[in-house]
Amino acid sequence: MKDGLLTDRQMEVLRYRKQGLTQQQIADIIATSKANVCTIEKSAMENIRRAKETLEFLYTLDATHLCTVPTGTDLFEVPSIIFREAEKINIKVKYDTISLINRLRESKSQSCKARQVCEDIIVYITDQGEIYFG
Amino acid sequence: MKDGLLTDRQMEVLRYRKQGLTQQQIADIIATSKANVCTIEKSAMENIRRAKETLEFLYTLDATHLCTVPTGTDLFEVPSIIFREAEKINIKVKYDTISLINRLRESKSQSCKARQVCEDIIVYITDQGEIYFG
DNA sequence: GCGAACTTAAACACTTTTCGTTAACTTTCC
DNA sequence: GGAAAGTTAACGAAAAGTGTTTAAGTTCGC
Repeated sequence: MKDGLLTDRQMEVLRYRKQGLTQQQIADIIATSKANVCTIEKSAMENIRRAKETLEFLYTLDATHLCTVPTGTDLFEVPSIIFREAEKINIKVKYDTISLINRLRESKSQSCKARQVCEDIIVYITDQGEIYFG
Repeated sequence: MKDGLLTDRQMEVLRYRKQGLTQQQIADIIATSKANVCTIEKSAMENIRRAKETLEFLYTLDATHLCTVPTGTDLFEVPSIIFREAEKINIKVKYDTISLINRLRESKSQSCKARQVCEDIIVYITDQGEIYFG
C-alpha cells in the first residue's frame, strides 16, 4: 500500500520551494542539476493536477448530466443557462451567479478565454444542487 | 497532458458499478473475466485513495506542525490534546470533538484500532484552524 | 545587455502500473 | 449445502511514469 501520488523527490522539492528556495539552491542541496529540479517540480504539479481531476470525476459519478454549454457562449450567460436547466428538473442550484462564474473559472480555466467559453463545457448536477464542470 | 489518475478502463468499471451492475455483468459487457473486473475496480479505488492523499499533502504544505499523537493514545483523548496545543499558539480549532474524531477516523483509519491510536499521528494546523493528519 | 531564475526537449535506464489469464478462495444469501 | 458475488495470488507483456543528463531556450529585474 503506497502513499500518495507524489514521489519522495517531488515532495522534497515542493517543501523547499515552499520555504522560498530557488531551484538552483535546491539543486545544490539534493545534489542534482537545476534543470532536474525544474522537471521534478513540474511533474509534481502535474500530479497534483491529476489528483484534483480524479476527485472531480468521482463527483460526476454521483451527479447527472444537466446540460452542455457550447463553445462561444458568453461567460456571464452560463449561470442563467444552468439556473434554467436546473429549474426544469426541479433542483435548486446551491450557488449564486457570481459563485458559479468563479467555480467555472477555477475548475475550467483552460475552457475560458476572456469572456468567452472556448470549449464545450459539460455541466453536472447532484440532487443536492451541487454543480460540477466536466 | 493526460487527464486524471484513472484509466479509461477504470472509469468504465466505476460507472457500471455505480449503475448497480455486478462484476460478472460488467465482465460480460467489456469482454473479460470477473477477476479482471475486480482488480480493475480495486486499482481504481487505490488510485482514488492516492489522489486524496496527494491533496492532503498539499494542505500540510500550508500548515504547520501542531503536535504528534503517540501510539497507544485513547482515540477520545485526541481532540483535547489538539485543543490544548492549539490554544498554546492561539489558534481556534475549526472543529468540535466529534468532528475531529470523525475526521481522524476517515483520513487515518489504518492508524486507529478500536479505541486506540496504533501508529504515531502527526497533526497539522493552519492559521485558520483547519486540521490535517499526516 | 548581463546574470540569475526558470523552462524545455530529447534521450536513456529504470521502476511501477495496467490489463489480462487461470485457478483457488471467502462471503453472502436462500 | 449450493449458487452467485466478490476476492486473492502468481504470473506475463505492454504501457506509462520517474530521475537523470546535456544543451538550448525563455523571462525578468537592474
